Amino acid sequence: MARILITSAIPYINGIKHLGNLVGSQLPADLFARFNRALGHEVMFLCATDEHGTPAELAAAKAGKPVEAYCAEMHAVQAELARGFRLSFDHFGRSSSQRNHRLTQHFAGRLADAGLIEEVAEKQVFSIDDNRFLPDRYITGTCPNCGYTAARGDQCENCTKQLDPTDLINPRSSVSGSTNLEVRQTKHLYLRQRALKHKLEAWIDSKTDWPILTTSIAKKWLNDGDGLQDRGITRDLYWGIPVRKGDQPWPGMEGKVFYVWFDAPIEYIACTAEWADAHGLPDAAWERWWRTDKGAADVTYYQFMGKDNVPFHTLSFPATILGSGEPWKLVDYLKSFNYLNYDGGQFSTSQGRGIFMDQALEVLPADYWRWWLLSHAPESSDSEFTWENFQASVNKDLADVLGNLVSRVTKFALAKFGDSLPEGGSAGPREAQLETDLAARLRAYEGFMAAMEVRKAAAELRAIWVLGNEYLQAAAPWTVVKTDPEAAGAMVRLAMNLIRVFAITSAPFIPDASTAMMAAVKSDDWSWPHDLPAALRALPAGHGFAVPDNLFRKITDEERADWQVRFSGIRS
RNA sequence: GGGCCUGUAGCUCAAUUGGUCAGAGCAGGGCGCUCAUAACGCCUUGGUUGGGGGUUCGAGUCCCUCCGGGCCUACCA
Repeated sequence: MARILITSAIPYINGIKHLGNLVGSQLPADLFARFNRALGHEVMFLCATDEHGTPAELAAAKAGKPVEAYCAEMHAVQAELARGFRLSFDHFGRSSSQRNHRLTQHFAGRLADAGLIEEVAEKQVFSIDDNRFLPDRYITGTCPNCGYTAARGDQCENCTKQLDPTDLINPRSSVSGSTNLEVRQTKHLYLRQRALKHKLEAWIDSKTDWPILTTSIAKKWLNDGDGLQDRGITRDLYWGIPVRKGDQPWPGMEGKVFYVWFDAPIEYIACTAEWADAHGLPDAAWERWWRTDKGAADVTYYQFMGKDNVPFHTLSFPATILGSGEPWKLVDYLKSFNYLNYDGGQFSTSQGRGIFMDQALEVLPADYWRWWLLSHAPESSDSEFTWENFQASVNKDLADVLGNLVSRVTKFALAKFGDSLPEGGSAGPREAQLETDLAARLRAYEGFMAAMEVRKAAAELRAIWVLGNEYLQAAAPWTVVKTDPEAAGAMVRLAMNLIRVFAITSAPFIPDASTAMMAAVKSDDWSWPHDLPAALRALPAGHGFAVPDNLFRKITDEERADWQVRFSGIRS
């Protein structure tokens, strides 16, 4: 039994995430977690909300709430949606937790002790009317290069020229519109990533089995221009983790907080501590997942994220870990995803374009979305959601291939043999062939799942379902029953066992349907069919069963047309 | 500007280090079946793999170039 640590990139707190966010990290991570649990491995699957930073403060202000209350509310909302999508986190934490405060401060102290922190004096734009420093991109003005009037302080979106906020003509606060700005002197801590460049590079170079997407982004940042740059890890904000050197004050840094990207990945670790606290467990319980000197040497650590998160997970966070000089676990495999687009354009949180997690669940249950999203996961390139494709995939794969199979088997069995499995009959060459074919596909499925080849795994799973229909069609128990009821009975027994095996193997993708299938065959034995011949005999003659409601309903053309309109515009 | 990724049948996607790799699913066409959610099964029509050039006995697979799409470029996260 292996020990597997899985983290999903932690979603930002300022609003409900869209399906593109979901499929890029949390959903595939959940698939992998469920699969490994099903195999009997010891799994720790973690996620959290990423709560600090300017956008959270501004969103709270817009909502007219204190940022602490706003984040608490939004955390609850996101946790509820995670449950709705059946995301099986062992713990869904918060980067604002006291555990993360202490751990983040601890890492900063260790890095300082190691000589990897540098104080840098710099100038930053302060908005007097907003009473706050503004990040470069929160300053708007006219681009000196192209004259675009809505250029941001970090870069002009129109001509793509990189800018300094002081370059802007007629600069104003993006928050209030105020032009009452001034440049103020401030001081920040920088993590000396350059000092760790060679160590990071050697580590990345050793990861030859990572997705190209992952390593190419990491190498770009390592080697582009002047190479890896030092990074500021503090900000002049209210909402964040106060800058401290371990448990000591940090002279000169009063009133400042750590940069959200410094504390967010540390929350992976802190989240595990939160988990232990929630279960009344001692520190040793979470340390055995993270400290190689305290039991984590046999842990394999997998991270899941969208490509925009890759630099922070391949460079910044490892720099924190390596720089601490302490034996914390580094990621062993980093699975990254491209973006999911929506009907010809991008999902857009700001414009409300596309489907958001709450809306999706209002329209259809989680399994429908899980299946489509995972079977179309943007692994090799950006992929696209269209309602036509969604309707076709869901209706064909779920309703016709799988749902109808369960329906035809249970209804036929009930009509001809009553509500328990018939006796008699024996397996012949056709059944032996099915066992062989199914075993081969099952092995392929397991291989794709273990390799996190999400789309290929989905295709293989679908092919497994098809085997059930092919067998039934060839065996034709509805014909055989007229002349040889016992032979037909044996076919029904096998078909019912197939349903159970399909339920178990499909559960990582469609957990609710799997639960319904197991209820239909009245089984609670979820053990993985390592021994397929035995698994196909698990339900014996005389075992009860029930005809379930249809597992999946079909999406009508009218619904599809309605949803196309409903989700095309601005989110109300 | 620079870098990276990507462009394979109408659609969504596969094709170990270049060598039956030109495939699957859906859609389309034909046949069969009737247990089932007008479901299922079988057979089948589609591509000179974005254009052009090159390397090679042999290239979606390597090189050059052009065209199209996307991402990143470090103070949003």
